[in-house]
Amino acid sequence: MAKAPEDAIERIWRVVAAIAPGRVESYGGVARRAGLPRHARLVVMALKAAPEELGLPWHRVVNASGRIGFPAGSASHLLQRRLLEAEGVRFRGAAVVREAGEGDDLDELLWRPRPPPPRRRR
DNA sequence: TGTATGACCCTGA
DNA sequence: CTCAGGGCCATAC
Repeated sequence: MAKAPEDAIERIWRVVAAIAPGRVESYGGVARRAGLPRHARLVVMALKAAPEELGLPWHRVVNASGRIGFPAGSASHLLQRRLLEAEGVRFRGAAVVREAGEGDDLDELLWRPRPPPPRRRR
């Protein structure tokens, strides 16, 4: 039953691959775009399982707070941050920063905070 | 079958 | 802003 369908994993990879350079998306956001609400953790899995050969822009995926998922100071964390900054993504403290007062469309395209979630219990 | 473990998320204090 | 608490979901033991 609750096993992760191959499809789901591939759909997640597609979504991630579709994130434009200089932009970021949250784990939950990727999950939603892949048609898998509440599956943020599956996204993590998919990224870990993703073959290097795919060349996925994994670094464009951060958590809902705009911060990098890896432990601060870890090699992966630094790498991700450098890759992002190399694409023009700027940081304020530990979180990615979004320009205030200029790009509201941009904001809508990638940052979109999300309206009320129709959840249900388990 | 049950428990523990995450590159998570959301709300409230 | 940070922290804690509760929830969610697939995987490893």
